[in-house]
Amino acid sequence: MTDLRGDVFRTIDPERPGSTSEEVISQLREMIHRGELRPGDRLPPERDLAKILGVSRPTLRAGIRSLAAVGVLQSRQGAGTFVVKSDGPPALDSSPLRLMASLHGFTSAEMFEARQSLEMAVAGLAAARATSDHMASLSEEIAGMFASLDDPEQFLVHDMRFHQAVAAASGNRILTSLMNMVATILFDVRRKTVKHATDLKESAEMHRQVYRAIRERNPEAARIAMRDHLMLAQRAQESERISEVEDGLERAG
Amino acid sequence: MTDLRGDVFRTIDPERPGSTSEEVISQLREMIHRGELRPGDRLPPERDLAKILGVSRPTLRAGIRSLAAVGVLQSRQGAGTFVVKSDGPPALDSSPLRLMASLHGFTSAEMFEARQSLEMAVAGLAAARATSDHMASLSEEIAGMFASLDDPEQFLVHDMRFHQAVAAASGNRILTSLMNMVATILFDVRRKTVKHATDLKESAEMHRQVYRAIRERNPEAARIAMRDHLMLAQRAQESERISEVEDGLERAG
DNA sequence: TTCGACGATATGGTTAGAACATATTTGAGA
DNA sequence: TCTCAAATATGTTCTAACCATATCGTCGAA
Repeated sequence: MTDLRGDVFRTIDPERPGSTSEEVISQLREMIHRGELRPGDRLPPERDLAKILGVSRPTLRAGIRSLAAVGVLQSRQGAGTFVVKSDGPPALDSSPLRLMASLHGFTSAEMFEARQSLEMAVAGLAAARATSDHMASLSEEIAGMFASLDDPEQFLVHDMRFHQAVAAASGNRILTSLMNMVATILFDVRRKTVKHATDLKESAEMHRQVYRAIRERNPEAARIAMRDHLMLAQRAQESERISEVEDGLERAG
Repeated sequence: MTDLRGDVFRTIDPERPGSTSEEVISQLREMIHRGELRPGDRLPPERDLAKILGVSRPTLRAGIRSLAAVGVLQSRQGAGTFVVKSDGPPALDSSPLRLMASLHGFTSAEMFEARQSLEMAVAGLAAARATSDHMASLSEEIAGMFASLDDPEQFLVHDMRFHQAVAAASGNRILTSLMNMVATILFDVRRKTVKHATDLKESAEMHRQVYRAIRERNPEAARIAMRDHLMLAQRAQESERISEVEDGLERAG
């Protein structure tokens, strides 16, 4: 959370193409691309930055807001505006996808399928690349699942962490981000349905299949195991609570 | 582009959690989720809508701007603010991913791999589902490639359209959107390198392999063919112009 | 009558200045 | 040295006005 030297900002040329606030966005974006703004950095106060860039404060705020909307900046009243720094893997905001889903009537089946494809891809990569550390994490979550067969809430925690661990083992942060984007949208639904789950043991067993395939460095088997696991999960969810699934897709925001 | 009846908007309760502008965003988002705002709709003028929602115009504008940043709304000076209506498949803005790439130092290899995984998934689905119309489109673009072996620019057009057609044939708009998101980032680089391409014929041939696999309804073959095609493309690009690739990743915004 | 140009109106974009709310820092007092 | 309250820093919202552009209607010319 280091402060910035003031001299990296340049005054905006009012005759550049695009509107003034667009120009503010470009300016900030390019500073990020050039590495002058790094995760955790704090921007100068709005009043100062507006002067430096040569625009009014509302215009500057408009630019900041646009970048905040896509998850790059974060403003905290009284504290300042910061470049987002995530602890875990980089996270893309899923609300744009949610809105697109509503606008274009994406079905939950389509959403499930997208998740399945992404998870299969990630599982395949993980089988090829997982380090022993990754293997250990996976194993740990599997153990956690078997230890919480009678506690659906707890089971779900290990379930999600397992999928995160597989994604981490894949070594591809982009696919991981996209996967999380889709998974997030399906999450609320999942949390609701998990209470009614009757076959946690079978689910844990299928996770173990995925783990074994990864451990044996067999990408194709990992893909298949992941596919089967998610197919079962989808069927369970759909058969139990169609209405809530639809609800989740429509309402979540 | 129908105008909205004014009575679908509700006044905002200032005591709700979150800031006022957050509340505006939620309000608009929920109207989209509920289907009260549909693609192409025009929002009431800012001055009116601000009164209706019971907030000031700058606050309303802040909300609009946030939704515009994620590609859901679009404001046109003098005309109005509209819910985005895309002609083709729904498009997710790729700039958030670009920024994440810069912030977290995603490598171009990682980006390529993500694209490859997505395209393989999509090709596999296309092989299972493509209609005869889809087949025709694919075939047409293949023909276009062979017809423009001596015109790299034109070849690239058919190349991209082929990939779009495969995505369309997959029937999954979410995967298509994600694929395009990644592909868009790699596009500028591709356009630069295509001029130096020496093996357009080989590339066209590989596309044809993908097409044949889809036509024969062989998902696994389609995946393999797509993988080989993209691997070759990546190698060609990397070997020719490493510097420009890096440039593209850093600068594009 | 039809078509084009011009101007009026509608609408988003920008600026200014002030008041407000919350987070952080400072300093006084125990 | 620690704790808590006041002061300061900083983002948030509001009011009011003016600018820039798009749209649409009207008027005039062909």
